[in-house]
Amino acid sequence: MRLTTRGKYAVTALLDLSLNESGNKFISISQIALRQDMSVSYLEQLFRNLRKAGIVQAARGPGGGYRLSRPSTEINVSEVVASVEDKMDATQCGGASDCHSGNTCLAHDLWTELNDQVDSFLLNKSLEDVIANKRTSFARKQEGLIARG
Amino acid sequence: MRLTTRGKYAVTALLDLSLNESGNKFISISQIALRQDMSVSYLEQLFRNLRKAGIVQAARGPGGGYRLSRPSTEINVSEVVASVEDKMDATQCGGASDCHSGNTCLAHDLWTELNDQVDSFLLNKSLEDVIANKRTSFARKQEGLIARG
DNA sequence: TAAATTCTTGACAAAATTAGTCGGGAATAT
DNA sequence: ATATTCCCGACTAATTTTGTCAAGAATTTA
Repeated sequence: MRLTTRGKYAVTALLDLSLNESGNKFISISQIALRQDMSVSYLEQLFRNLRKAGIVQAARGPGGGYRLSRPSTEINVSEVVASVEDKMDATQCGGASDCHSGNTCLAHDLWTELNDQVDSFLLNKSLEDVIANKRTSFARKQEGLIARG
Repeated sequence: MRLTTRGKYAVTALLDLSLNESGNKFISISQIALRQDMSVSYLEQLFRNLRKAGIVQAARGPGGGYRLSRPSTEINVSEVVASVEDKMDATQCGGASDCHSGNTCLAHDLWTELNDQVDSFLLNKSLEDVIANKRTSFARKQEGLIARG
């Protein structure tokens, strides 16, 4: 399984971008870094990948920065993670089925199946889904407070 | 997500144990190491954890070794992985919800949900399930060969 | 009892991976 | 021009993971 802070940071950064977008404005890395408490240079590295994957668009110069190249409903978490991590794979052999001295190891199919599970889960989650979820869970909290208070 | 070769080795080793059990005999680590092409000392380390978790039983001395302490239908992959890995967690904060300078980060719920997905998948897989799956996929291969040959 | 086998344990070392930095460069707006 | 911001490659530091080692304890067999 390949899901490190790299992938997580990328998702969080894009959620930030998504939440703070207005019109077609670009948002600079330094703003995101500040809001999400991340390192600028590290974010730069991640956004390089995100741009190459066609997930964000960049503009240089003052007023420049990044913006989503598609609506947040049309960007799924799987592609975001994939763009910054080398591979998303639970098998040892990277799917090559030669994990056990040339043969598939006993557990190979299990890890393959797990890969599929995780990937289809993330594939079906758009950035907007995550945001919407956040909103309702926040709303529930508020309700709770009102009901209690 | 915490699923490294440690967890994978543990599962493979137990599958080996399961496949090669006969009666109540114990199987030594050196046999498993040989068959699965793993390091003896590393396996020892893993079996320590497996024993503490109550998944296997050990016997010392000649003829000693390890055996499953329950039928392979009643051992699930999740507990095996959990016993040798520190945690199985996709969130950054380890579920503490303080990932973003004291607050839950934007993507927190997403990773929590992913954790649940993965865990319930592995929880519902017994060692026997994995073996059975392996057997049928082997049978399918054989059929294919016969049909073609 | 002696010897061989096998697990038990903790500490340590090596390797690999991941996280994060740095310096300099190129484009663009004002 | 100058300030801003992305762009890029290489590098370092930190962490994690993998694997080793040495000494010990229990058990069987001769």
